[in-house]
Amino acid sequence: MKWSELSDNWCPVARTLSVLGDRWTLLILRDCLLGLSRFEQFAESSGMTRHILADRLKRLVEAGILVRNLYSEAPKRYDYVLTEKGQELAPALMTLRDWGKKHLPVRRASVS
Amino acid sequence: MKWSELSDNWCPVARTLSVLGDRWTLLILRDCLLGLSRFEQFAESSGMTRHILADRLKRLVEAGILVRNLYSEAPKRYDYVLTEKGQELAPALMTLRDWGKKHLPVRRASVS
DNA sequence: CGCCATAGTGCTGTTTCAGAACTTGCTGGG
DNA sequence: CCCAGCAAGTTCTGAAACAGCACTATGGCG
Repeated sequence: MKWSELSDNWCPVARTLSVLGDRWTLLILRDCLLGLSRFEQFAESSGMTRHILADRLKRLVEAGILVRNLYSEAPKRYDYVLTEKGQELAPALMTLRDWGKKHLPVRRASVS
Repeated sequence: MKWSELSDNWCPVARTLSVLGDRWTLLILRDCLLGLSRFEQFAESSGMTRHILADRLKRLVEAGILVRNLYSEAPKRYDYVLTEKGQELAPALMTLRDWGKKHLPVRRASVS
C-alpha cells in the first residue's frame, strides 16, 4: 500500500499520520512551536537536508498547517508560520515529549 | 544527519521520534491499542508489506514497547503485546486521533 | 500424502533520502 | 564596478528504504 492512500483511511490516526507521519515533519513542527520560522533555522535545528526540508515545508503548506509568508520584499524571502490548525498540534507534540521524557532518558549525557 | 542519531538528541520529542517517528510504527501501535496482536492481523489492518512489518516489530521489541510472546508451542507461533511502556503511548495516539478527527475529515466517504 | 494456517524471509525494481554543490536576487564593502 | 555574503531554495549522484510478490518452515487435519 502506498503511504499516500492513508489520507482516505477510515481511521483518524491513519489520516493524521498520512500528513505528518514521516520522519521529519513532526520535528519541523516542534521547531515551529518553539518559535522558529525560517528555512535556515529549521535546517540548522533539525539537521535534516535542505532538500527534504523544502519538500516537507511545501507539504505542510499544502496541508494548511503552515503558511508561507513573505517577510522581505527586496530579495524575496519567505518564512513559515503555524496556522491555527498547526498550533492545535501542540498537545500532540507535548504528549510525545512527555512520553520521551519518561521512557527515553538521554543515554550518554550526565544525569548529575 | 542520520535518523538514528536522534536517539541522543537533547529534545525528548526528537528521541521519541527516533523510536516511533517513521511511517508505519505508530500505525502498528494503534492496532495494538485496538487489541490486535498477530503478524497477519497487523499486515491486513495496516496494509503495509510483510517485510517492513517484520522489521518494525523487531525494533519495537528492542525498544521495549512490545514483547514477542510465544502463544503456540506446537508450531512455534509468536504474537506481540504492549508493555506498560507501550500502553503509555495511548494518550499520544489519542491526541493525534483527535487532531485528525477535527482537521482531516474523510474526503470521499459519506458522513451520513 | 496433499493442503491449509502462520510467521516470517528473499528477490527485484522503484522511490526516497543524504550530502554537498550550485542558483537566484539582492546588499554592502572596497 | 566587482566581488563576497546572506537566504531560500534546486540540482545532482550514490545509498538506503520500500512495494509487491513468491517462497520457506513447522505443524495440523482429512
